[in-house]
Amino acid sequence: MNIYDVSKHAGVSIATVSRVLNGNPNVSEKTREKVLKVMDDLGYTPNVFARGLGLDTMHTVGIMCSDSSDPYLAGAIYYLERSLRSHGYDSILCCTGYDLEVKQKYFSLLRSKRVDAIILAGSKFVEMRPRDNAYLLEAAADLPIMLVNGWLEGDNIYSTLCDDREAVRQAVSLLIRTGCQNILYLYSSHSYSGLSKQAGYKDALEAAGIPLRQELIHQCSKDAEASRDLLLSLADQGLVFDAVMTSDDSLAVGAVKYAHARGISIPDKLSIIGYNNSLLARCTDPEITSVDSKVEALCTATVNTLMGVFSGENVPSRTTIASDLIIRSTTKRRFQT
Amino acid sequence: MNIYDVSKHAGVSIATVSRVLNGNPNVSEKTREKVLKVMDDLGYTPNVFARGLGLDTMHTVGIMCSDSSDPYLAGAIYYLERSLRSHGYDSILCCTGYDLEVKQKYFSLLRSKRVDAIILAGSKFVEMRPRDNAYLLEAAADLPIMLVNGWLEGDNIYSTLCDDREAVRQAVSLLIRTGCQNILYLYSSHSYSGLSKQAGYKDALEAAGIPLRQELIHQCSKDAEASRDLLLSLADQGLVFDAVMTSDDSLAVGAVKYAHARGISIPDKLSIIGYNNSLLARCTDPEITSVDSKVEALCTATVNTLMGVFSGENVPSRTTIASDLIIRSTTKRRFQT
DNA sequence: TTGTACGCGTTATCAC
DNA sequence: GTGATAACGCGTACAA
Repeated sequence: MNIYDVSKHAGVSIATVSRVLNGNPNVSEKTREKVLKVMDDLGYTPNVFARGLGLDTMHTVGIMCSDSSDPYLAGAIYYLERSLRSHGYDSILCCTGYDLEVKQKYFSLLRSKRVDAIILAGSKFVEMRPRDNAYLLEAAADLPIMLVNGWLEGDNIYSTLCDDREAVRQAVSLLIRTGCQNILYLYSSHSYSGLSKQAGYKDALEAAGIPLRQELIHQCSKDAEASRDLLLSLADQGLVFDAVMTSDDSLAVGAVKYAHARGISIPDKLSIIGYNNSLLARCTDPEITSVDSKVEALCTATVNTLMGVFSGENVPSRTTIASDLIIRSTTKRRFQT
Repeated sequence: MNIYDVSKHAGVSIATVSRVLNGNPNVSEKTREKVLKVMDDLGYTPNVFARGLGLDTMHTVGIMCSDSSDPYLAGAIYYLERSLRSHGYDSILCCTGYDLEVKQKYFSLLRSKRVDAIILAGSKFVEMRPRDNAYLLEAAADLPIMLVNGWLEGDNIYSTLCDDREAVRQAVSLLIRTGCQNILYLYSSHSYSGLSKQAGYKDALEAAGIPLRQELIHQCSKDAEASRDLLLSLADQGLVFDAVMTSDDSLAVGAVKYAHARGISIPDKLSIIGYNNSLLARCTDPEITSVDSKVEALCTATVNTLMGVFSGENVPSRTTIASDLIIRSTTKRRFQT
């Protein structure tokens, strides 16, 4: 069942069939209808491989992410796929894990599949050492590289990010305004996004004239239990804190667990703010105040930019999206003490 | 940069290049090395479109799911993709939502992309009315259809499921053994999986000689708040219950919230069991006893079966995987009252 | 062991 | 408005 069969049955040439197929206006209404009827009767579907061979594209983009079961990334993938499909593009998913070599291997695998673009979802694809990103710069000569919540400068590389720095600055400012003085900062990653958040924490302290204390800043693996245990041990060591700002909801969940374990009342004695406004933030009692990092907006903006690139428009290489602070019950009402 | 360029530079024919490319043993070691060197120098990558055209496959399978951001499905997609990739297959993701027409539309879209198989992840793809599944039966004539935690009988259709019925039976038996008498059952869906779970609930009651009471069985949308509110209103109506068995962790989270809202102590006055053993089960205080439905095993078994189908082996059309009950703190220790 | 020639199903470029 | 025909790049009988 191919274009030749259709052309024979319709008594026209394959060129005409192709024209009908692609909406070329240079076909008389009469022939168009005739051809369409035959296609329908025969249940003809054009062969995408042949089309891909001719056009050198199958309207497919690669989506890479470190772990698609992470709630944040799962959301991102959902919105990316949906948005791409609405523009007629398929998504090839590729979960890479966190190892650089593996990431590079899968990246070139994806390139060899001749996808039209590669979207890197999450902030884990930009390495600290510039030479470790060289492969991205090189690849960008052939196809657009889109970063979702990551940032890398280069030709044909486009970044869409949440303004994490400002988001954390606002969140920490709220903590300060509501009377917190010793604000612990828990983070899990040194990615661009991770560093931005930490900068926001410092911004807020500085604006309030509160001295920065390194002993209040701690790294912790992205896991509620790890976070709870870390807080328990910090408290045991005599560290005093009346608020915890975290770089991820899972860490905030751990903070809630810590407070419960020690019988500390939230938010009176301990305020907590999470990040990403995921499902997790609404699972605990009390529910967690969290930064909505606007995944959906981030993803649709990424896809829109990509479509702009495809159609040769002059699109910005960097797009920033503002966050929202969703106030729930782990923070005090404003100006309270 | 194609096979001709390589053949010219290496001074051999394209056939030889192709043989080298595909590991055909009928090439002298000398020529093989020569060709490999040229490929490397030129940075040659075979064109997958051309290859796909000739072989009528691009080693790609379609994964359909209703919502890839649902924690359970996100996990399934992660494991499916990983397993498929380990076998050299790419995954095209397609999130369909819950509307039958949309599912059908995307299904045929995926077929027109000539994927080698379609995996339906989650129990939402088998409809109640047989004629609504006709499109799957038809399609199975052309390509294998794999159901992950769904069941449909038909040629070239393969189902891999968790033994949900037995899982819930065991869970409810535990509740009974630990002294619970009035066990509420909360579920969200009437899918095959949903019905199996409910049957397990009935099995356990029957085995213990406890009469089944319809007023203890309630449907609720898969959302913690909805579940909490439902329980609050049931309690207000005077319904008495000392345990809640749920078909999903999110509903169990709602039950915990209900208990907190009413000051009911867990598990003394209220036992709770969730399903899927997701992240959510470990976010609450106390952490939730939950059925581990073995997503990873389910997914790798699905992919293994699929590989068997591809290689013409005689594989079972239905594979069942046993669950585990992960006991945490929302259930009493055994034989306690 | 190696090379030639053709098929795969489109799209695009001509000429009419 | 329509039709022939040449790409597109690979796999593979078949011939040598």
